[in-house]
Amino acid sequence: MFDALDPLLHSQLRLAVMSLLMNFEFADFTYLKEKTGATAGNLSVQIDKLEKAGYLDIEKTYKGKRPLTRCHITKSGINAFETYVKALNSYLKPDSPS
Amino acid sequence: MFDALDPLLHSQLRLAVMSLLMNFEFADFTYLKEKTGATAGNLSVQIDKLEKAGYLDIEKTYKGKRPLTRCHITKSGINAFETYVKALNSYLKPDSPS
DNA sequence: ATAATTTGGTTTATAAAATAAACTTAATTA
DNA sequence: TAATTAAGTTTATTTTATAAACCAAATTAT
Repeated sequence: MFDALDPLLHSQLRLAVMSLLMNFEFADFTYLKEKTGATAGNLSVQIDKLEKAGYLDIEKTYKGKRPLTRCHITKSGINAFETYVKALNSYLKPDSPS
Repeated sequence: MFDALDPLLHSQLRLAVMSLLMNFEFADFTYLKEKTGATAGNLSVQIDKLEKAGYLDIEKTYKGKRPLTRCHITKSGINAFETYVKALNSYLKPDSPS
């Protein structure tokens, strides 16, 4: 009846991050922070979780002398996002009684 | 960019309950339990939260001699569900970069 | 008759999550 | 050289989600 919702994606901030990465493939920490409106701390924690799940890669480099954290979605992340969207539809489109 | 997601609805079990109630208007506790696969305890807690938010009414009666808990969605609940679905779409349909 | 099981829940305890606050390090500006 | 800003990370706190334990009454088995 209802598909399970991947708990890693069923989180407002992590979903927003993944949604952005579905668009761009690459996004910097500060860009994600601006677009999502998250605090830096929260964003840091949540992208770490997504990385540990293998949904995105975090690349730490430098922009000139300042640190630059760049994220990009993985194949597995794309797959998870698409699966999550499908699962969600079982909740959003209530259909005929069984 | 991203609309806020009503935290009361952004929960797998509560969303499933509301989704069912969007179909039926009325549903018994045991029916919701079967359809969602939730434990009784969890379901009890979650429908209480939905009731406190005014998203559904809980009517406690009897079916013969056994207790019968019947839920039905309120106007406010329908509205919240629809608003939630719209908000979610801002996450699910990644569109053109700003 | 009474003991065990089932039904239909509620209450309580625990584990996990989300989030913000505090902190760090280095660069820049006053 | 002192203060501020940038770019994060770590830690602490508050909520949540969830299951486990419990309860009362009805039903079934012995």
